[in-house]
Amino acid sequence: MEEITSKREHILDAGLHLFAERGFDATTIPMIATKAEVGAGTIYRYFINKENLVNELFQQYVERCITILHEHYPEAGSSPREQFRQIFNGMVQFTNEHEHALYFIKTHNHSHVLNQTSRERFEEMLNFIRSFFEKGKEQGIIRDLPANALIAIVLGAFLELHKLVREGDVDPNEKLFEGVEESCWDAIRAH
Amino acid sequence: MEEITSKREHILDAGLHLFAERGFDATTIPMIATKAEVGAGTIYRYFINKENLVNELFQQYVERCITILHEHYPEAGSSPREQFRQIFNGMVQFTNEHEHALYFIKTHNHSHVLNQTSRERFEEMLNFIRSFFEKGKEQGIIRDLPANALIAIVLGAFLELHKLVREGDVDPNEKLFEGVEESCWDAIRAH
Amino acid sequence: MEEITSKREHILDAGLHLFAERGFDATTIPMIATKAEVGAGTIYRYFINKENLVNELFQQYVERCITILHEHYPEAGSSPREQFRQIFNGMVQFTNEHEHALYFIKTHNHSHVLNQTSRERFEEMLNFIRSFFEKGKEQGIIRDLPANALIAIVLGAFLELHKLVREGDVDPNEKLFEGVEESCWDAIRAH
Amino acid sequence: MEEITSKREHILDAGLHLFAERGFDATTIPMIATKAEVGAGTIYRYFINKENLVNELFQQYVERCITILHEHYPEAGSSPREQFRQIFNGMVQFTNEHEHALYFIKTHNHSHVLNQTSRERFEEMLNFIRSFFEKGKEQGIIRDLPANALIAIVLGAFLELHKLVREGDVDPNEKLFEGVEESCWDAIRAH
DNA sequence: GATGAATGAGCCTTCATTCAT
DNA sequence: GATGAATGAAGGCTCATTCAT
Repeated sequence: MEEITSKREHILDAGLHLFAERGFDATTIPMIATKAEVGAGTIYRYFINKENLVNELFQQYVERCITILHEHYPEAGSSPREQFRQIFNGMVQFTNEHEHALYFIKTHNHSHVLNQTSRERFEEMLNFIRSFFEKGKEQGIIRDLPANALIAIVLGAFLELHKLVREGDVDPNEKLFEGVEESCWDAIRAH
Repeated sequence: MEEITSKREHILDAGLHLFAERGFDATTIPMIATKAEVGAGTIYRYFINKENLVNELFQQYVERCITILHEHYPEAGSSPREQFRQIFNGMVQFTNEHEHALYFIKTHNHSHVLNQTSRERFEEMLNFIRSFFEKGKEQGIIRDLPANALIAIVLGAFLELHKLVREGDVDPNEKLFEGVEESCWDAIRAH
Repeated sequence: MEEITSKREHILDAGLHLFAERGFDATTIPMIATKAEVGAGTIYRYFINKENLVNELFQQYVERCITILHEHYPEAGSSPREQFRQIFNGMVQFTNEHEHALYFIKTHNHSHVLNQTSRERFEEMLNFIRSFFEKGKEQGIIRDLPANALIAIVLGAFLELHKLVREGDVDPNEKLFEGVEESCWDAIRAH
Repeated sequence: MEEITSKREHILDAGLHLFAERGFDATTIPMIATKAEVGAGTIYRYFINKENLVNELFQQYVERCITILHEHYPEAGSSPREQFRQIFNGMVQFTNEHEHALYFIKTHNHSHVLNQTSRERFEEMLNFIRSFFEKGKEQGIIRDLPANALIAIVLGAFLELHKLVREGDVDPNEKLFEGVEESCWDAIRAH
């Protein structure tokens, strides 16, 4: 999906895959170097250290996620149901473009290696999503529950689904995504 | 919640907390020893090695979780709605008794350190939960979605909620749990 | 062969076997305790530490070896050939009584754990043997070579032979010992 | 004697000295690193682990010893007496070139760390030496004793002699080596 | 006196990081 | 700029030694 040109991007891409698959602590610099097809020392020309690399990666993809969400942010006029579908489709699109990104973000968002900035960026993203829920709650359209719990339901369901797809346990057809989207909507909408 | 008596249990308890908070690879034996208030060498009187410790822990809590689920398994006569409530309450009780257990299980169930037995025990637990969903799906009461995705929704929501409680961001009152339980039910029930 | 009564002797005996078979560094205190059928802590009631144990052992058996050599020391009147036979038989008897003793002494006499006293005792024993060779050299009966080299020949041959016997590679009959004794004598006698 | 160029050879050389002087178990990786003037981690760029290092070393020197013995293997025509002198001189040359090698081989040939290949290489070397003795025994030139005992006499005497030389207790002149060689010959030849 | 559970120093080994080429 | 050989700090683990029972 991604067009990779510079060594820096090769390294980031290799890091994303490995961190997502193995986690930060089980991923070694030589592993990243091998996958990125660069020397281990080269990584240190682009990143201060391993922590810096994972934080760059985290912030970069949180940023991109925010961008996509902005692009998919529903117009004021549309129905709440339609608005939610837009946001959900944003996540689908994001994951199509960056296969491991969302899973990486989810599995690392409480990691001990994330610095202040990364935590803030992530909070920013959450706030953005929360704002949608909060507005919906005010209008009585969204269920009156903590926004974080609502987000957990949606993200959890989505990522678990995607994991099944990656592992080949499930066929990623249109109907499936629609079903999950509907399920999530029913979970969060007021009844 | 837990009554801790022997050193072995101190070590298991310290391991549970640290593995849940930091993950297996970021948790060191000295960390566990310090938290358990024992010497580092003492850990090796009770466990062959670090891997053995994490597997013991994993199997022990999966076992306990299965036990609780069995105890809360709904009687045949009750309504599906009531049955789900029972299971959900089982999770609430389990988490009240073992604060980090479910989160630990969730974050380690794909870990590279789990041995065959651990994987089998976990699969057993999943099968138990799945059987409930599958039966419901057959009866047209539960939504027609992959069981794993349904489990993800329920577990994801529940664990996220519990995290908010642990971090003090939310008041763990009756109404909250009821709300989340209802949300999960709406997410999985057929409409 | 040995009559073992006290725990102290059990420990010494276990140590002798294990040090001879595995060497000092590859022998652990728990191993010795198990073989001696005592608790690990009990060893420290009789010996200050592991080094002390091995030195006690070394000195004890060097002492016994000296005693046996004294007992077998040839009378002045006998022929040099007969005198050598006496000494050789002393070694045979010593090894029959303490299977691992001589091998233990040989493999540990340059060990880094031996203290000054042990080294002195060993030197004493060597001097005793040397004195025999020196006297013989003066009389022109023994070959004019460094006494240590002569000792090496005799001890080396004898221990190697004993090892073959222990490992069952060779039948320990009268003829064999006589043959080796004769070989050694030819190696050291003047021609 | 040896010209040392690469780090790998520095490590091997340091290992040879220390293993010969202290034995495998009493030699630590930091000791080897210090003596080789490299970082401890560097050793692991050249050898999988400590066991691998000692086996490499063992096989390498057994190999070289076999080579030297081959070079010194007596021509068919020469007298048995002359043949033995050749072989003995081979050992002298080998030890001049690699001071600790033969002693290292002798003290480690029953070590628990040697792998199958090392044992086989050593057996190969023994067979080569044995074949000389066996042939001599068939011809009635060599004494009718187990070949291993004959080897023990010759190797034992030779190594003990060399130790005296190393420790400066004896002057390594021509006459000494000739005397020991003659002694060994008398020990093994039929009378 | 005897025990063995507990300890922590020190070992082997890995891996993030540096630096000469 | 790029590399990978070299390093040493730090982790997992063992085992000599202590000490409460």
